[in-house]
Amino acid sequence: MNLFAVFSERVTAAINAVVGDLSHAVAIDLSRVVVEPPRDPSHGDMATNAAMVLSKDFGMKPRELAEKIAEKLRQDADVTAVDIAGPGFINLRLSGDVWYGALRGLLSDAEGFGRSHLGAHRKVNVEYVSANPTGPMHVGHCRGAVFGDALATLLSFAGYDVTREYYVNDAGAQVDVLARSAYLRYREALGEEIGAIPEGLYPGDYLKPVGEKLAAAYGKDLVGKSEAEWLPLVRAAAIAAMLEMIREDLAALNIRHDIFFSEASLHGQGGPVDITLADLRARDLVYEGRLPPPKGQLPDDWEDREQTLFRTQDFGDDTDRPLAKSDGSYTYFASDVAYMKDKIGRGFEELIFVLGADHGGYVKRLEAVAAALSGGKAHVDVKLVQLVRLFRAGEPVRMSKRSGDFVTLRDVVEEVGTDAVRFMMLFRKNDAVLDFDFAKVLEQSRENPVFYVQYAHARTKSVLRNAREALGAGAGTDTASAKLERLSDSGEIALVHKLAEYPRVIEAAALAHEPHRIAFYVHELASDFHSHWNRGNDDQSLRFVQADDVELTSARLALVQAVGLVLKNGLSLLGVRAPDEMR
RNA sequence: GGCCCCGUAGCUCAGCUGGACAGAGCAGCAGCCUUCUAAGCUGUUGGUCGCAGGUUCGAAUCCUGCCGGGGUCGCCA
Repeated sequence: MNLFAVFSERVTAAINAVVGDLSHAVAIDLSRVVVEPPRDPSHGDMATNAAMVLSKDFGMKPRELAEKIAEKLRQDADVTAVDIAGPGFINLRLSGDVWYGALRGLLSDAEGFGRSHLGAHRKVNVEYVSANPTGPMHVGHCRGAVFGDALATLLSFAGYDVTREYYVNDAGAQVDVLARSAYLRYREALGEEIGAIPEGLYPGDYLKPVGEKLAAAYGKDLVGKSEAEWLPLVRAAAIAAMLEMIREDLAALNIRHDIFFSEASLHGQGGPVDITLADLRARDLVYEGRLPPPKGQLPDDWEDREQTLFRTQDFGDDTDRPLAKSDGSYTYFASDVAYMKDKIGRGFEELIFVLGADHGGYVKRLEAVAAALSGGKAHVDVKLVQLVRLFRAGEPVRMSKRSGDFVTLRDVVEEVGTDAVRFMMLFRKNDAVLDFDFAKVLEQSRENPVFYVQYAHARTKSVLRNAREALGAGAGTDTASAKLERLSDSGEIALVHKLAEYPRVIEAAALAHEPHRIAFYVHELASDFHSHWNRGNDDQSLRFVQADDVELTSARLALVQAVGLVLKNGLSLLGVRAPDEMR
């Protein structure tokens, strides 16, 4: 249950009641009305901007309108005080029962707390990772992978029907390079001396097992054959092996896609690309023409030439985009168009692409393609994920692709663990550069947010364990009958309020496609809990367990349990574990 | 040169899609403390929200133009 949504409806009802009192009809636009927690808690429990936003519609001054709305709200039994402040804010104070009720609701449905119908089962496709199947994943892929996964989980929690998808680039020139590299390893496996891997091929050792497998499967059968004969066989085997490796890398991060979509499956005579382009031609969206040269520095190999173009410019792109290469084969973009058509055909209204920031130039054309193919029905949101800079105790980690000593995703996960990687990747807005320090994320200190949040959860469990020792095995289990009104300390109340905000955070994060908000929320909740805990050091009466007052203790244990449940709930959306103890 | 992203306290970053005096954590300063679970705790200093206009009752947030940083710029994926 989202308390803010509940009171948003009451505010709407109050506004409508004011409208009903008028002698004349007015048209009002409620879309800008919000009910939110005020920044300063002394202003009240909830605040709405309704009077300021609607003052024009009503033809009244904001404070005058606020007074009329306030009058209606004062009749609500759950509202104990309504006042008008500043330019026309309406501040509400709610009865304790409302908050205790919210807490009780949370406790009775912990797993579902924050779950929302916001998405109304609308179909969303989240495409993420989509790394080329030419080698193991490196850290650069890591952030997009975690981000996409957490976003998908979040949207699904918020009521969307989510498909997690990986686009496999198994059709381009680089998978041929992969095949040639694997072929070399195949000959090596047969005992041939291959020397250094030639420039332009993939040098990594990870292709050796592929070569050995090929040797086992084909013996020497592929040796004398022409490339045209062996390449498709070797390529298929190599791609399969690389995908297997990538799946394992992703599994180490607890990431699983629903669909691995093959680019190659779009090609072939009369395949989806052919069909899509024929359709576009029929709609006059494809033409033969020339493109103006790019401004500024011309590429060395620029030649003015007629080519097959998609009128993406008509749909908001900066220029039209080529569909065929000079040798007549399709561009990557052509596959992309067919792929987009396929997704739209599968009924997705929302298409999310998680891409590296270096793909920023791709945003407009993806939006244009979706607009052209769906008639504006499918909405594209490209989430650009900025790069991750690795540090070891403050020192940047040098990586050089040429020497092949790049840090793999697996290296990182094995060194610091899945939880730390996932949390840190999400503890920053996606479009901000992220510094990742190996030393810091293993630290057991406040400076390490992963530890800080997990520790807060472990502490809630610890309190419950201690309580059972002090008060008997049943302590803290019967939260349903706890007398929550015994919670009266300001720190306790603040925690209750914070907990009640959670569903709102989920919805806002889902709407904005920003899972980092959940990471920040759990960090804040952990912080509030820790600081309330610390108050017990100075003032014994604030400690959760009061042996001489079982009723009070039960109420506090219910609160502690609720904090633990929400921490766990939030962490689970991020794919991070909530350990019961951290010894 | 065109387009995209970023610019908020000394540092690292939030800022709830336009709200109330701009927040947090480090660091700094001043005290306290040795623990119901182990990150010590509490208080406090500190900002012309890159600059200049504009829209609005109201702007860090939206628009325009500059400045600075990064990315990207027919046939690579």
